[in-house]
Amino acid sequence: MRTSDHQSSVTMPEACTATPIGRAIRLLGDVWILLIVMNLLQGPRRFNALRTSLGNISSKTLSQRLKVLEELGFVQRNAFLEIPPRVEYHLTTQGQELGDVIAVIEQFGKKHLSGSETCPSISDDTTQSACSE
Amino acid sequence: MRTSDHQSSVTMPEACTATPIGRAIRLLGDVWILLIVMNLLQGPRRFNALRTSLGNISSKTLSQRLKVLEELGFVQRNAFLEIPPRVEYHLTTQGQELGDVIAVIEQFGKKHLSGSETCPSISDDTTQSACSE
DNA sequence: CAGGATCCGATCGGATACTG
DNA sequence: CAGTATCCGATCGGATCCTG
Repeated sequence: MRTSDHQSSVTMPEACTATPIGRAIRLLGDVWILLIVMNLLQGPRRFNALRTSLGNISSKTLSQRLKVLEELGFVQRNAFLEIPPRVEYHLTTQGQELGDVIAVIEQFGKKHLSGSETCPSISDDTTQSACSE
Repeated sequence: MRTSDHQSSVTMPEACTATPIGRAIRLLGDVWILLIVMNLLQGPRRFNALRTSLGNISSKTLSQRLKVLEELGFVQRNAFLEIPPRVEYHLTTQGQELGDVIAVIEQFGKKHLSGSETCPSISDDTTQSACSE
């Protein structure tokens, strides 16, 4: 079931890409976005809860991604006016559909990345700590 | 059709994550990987052909990703011993399955990222040229 | 043509401090 | 608690040069 009509302008990693496909890639080609969405798929989450789940991601990074997801309408921010303040984030109906993407990625991972195969870490240069351990 | 069994250890963007899900996210949470795979889905491609398709990506970046994809067994490298040298890359049977992921991403993009909605570019700080135009 | 090696600017993302 | 602002080191990725 290939979409098979995507050959025109795939290019351009930088810039808004203008094309929806490109935008999708720019959005989903980000580890943080994927991880955040994956967490939100399990239900509403508070800011610090997310932060913890994501392995103490810096608040800067987290709020940055949440803002993006919110602006795109995939995440809804709910602030309860109380002391101490409480803010919950949850996927909108649109956002829920990101579940399909995550699901496919998960399936793929379990199917093809379970073995103790090599584990390249995307990064290059020569700086990178142990991968095995 | 949710996998619905992914709550244990989502965390950790850095490090090999050890878990297949994490590895999948680390691999697919990369714009270049996605773009390269997308191109290869259309058939075998030569190094410079890919380079051109990807908007003149630097050879460093391209070969780095291709190496990763090759090590993981998703891409097959075929070098023809001739002058000038010719090298073709194509997805392996395993790699073909990345098509599902790309397909879902494409679908998602067309469905939810077509409008002239805001176009956050993931990046933060204050440095970023025009997005509108 | 295919790619490895380097240099280096641009960006990312964590740590810290501060506010409502 | 939920962020924002800032400083700054770590990494990324492009440009360039070089080899087979």
